[in-house]
Amino acid sequence: MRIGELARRGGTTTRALRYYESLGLLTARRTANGQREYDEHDLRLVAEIRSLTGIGFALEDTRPFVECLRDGHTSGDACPASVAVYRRKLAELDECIARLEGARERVRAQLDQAEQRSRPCRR
Amino acid sequence: MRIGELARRGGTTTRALRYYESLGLLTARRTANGQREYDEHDLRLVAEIRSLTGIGFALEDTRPFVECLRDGHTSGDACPASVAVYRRKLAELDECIARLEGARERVRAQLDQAEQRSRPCRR
DNA sequence: CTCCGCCTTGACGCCCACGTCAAGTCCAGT
DNA sequence: ACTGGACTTGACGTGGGCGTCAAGGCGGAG
Repeated sequence: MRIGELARRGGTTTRALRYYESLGLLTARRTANGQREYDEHDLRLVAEIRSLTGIGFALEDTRPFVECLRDGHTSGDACPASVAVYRRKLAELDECIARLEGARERVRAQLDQAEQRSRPCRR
Repeated sequence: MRIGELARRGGTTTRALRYYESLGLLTARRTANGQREYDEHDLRLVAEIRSLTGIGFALEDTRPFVECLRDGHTSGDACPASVAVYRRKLAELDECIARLEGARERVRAQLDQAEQRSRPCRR
């Protein structure tokens, strides 16, 4: 399978796939005329990458998962490095959510205050 | 007061202040030799901008507040446009938080699953 | 005079995950 | 032979909020 088909089947674009390759996340054999040649295993890698970035992972964060799959594991998160990324991401998400909730509260307080000032008659 | 002092007192940098000016958020009189000259009212504007961006507002979102202050209101959120931004931001925050919580749940589920696979003996 | 610190404008760099364009190669179909 | 589609590499653009450097001006202290 060539890059176009992999992109379609992986739900992404050829540009993204070449970018992943430039990061070393994906590698490709070449045909005689220089075109990239992929197989089902590569599709699995792409699926893993897309799945993780879909959750909000940075591309670099998908690296352990990809390497884990390349090491022959059937699941990208079968390796400790991947699990560590899960934990780190979880902590990041918790912190980010807390920050946003704090911001939300501040905005709400400001909004309430502003509305009270603009409509003092309603008590 | 010149730009350096305004930056110090406003808790930011001269670069940022010039940037705000390039966006039209801040304006400055000039002294005879071309230097920017500010007063306490400008400091108030900077404080408003920093306060809002500190919560997570984009600079463009602070514009109504700044204009509101420039219109003579004692509070940047005394104008309907500012309140509208509050509402919009609140909705954005809610959506963002919901997204992150969804992501968090997915990561947690993945993590739990991965841990269960790696330590099946603990049941 | 020199030096220091503050100021000026202009312009490029950064981060990230690609989009988009350019210019060319290669192959299959008609 | 020609056309269309898929492929190649290279390089610049995007967005946001500035950081950082370049190259120079201006005023006061010593």
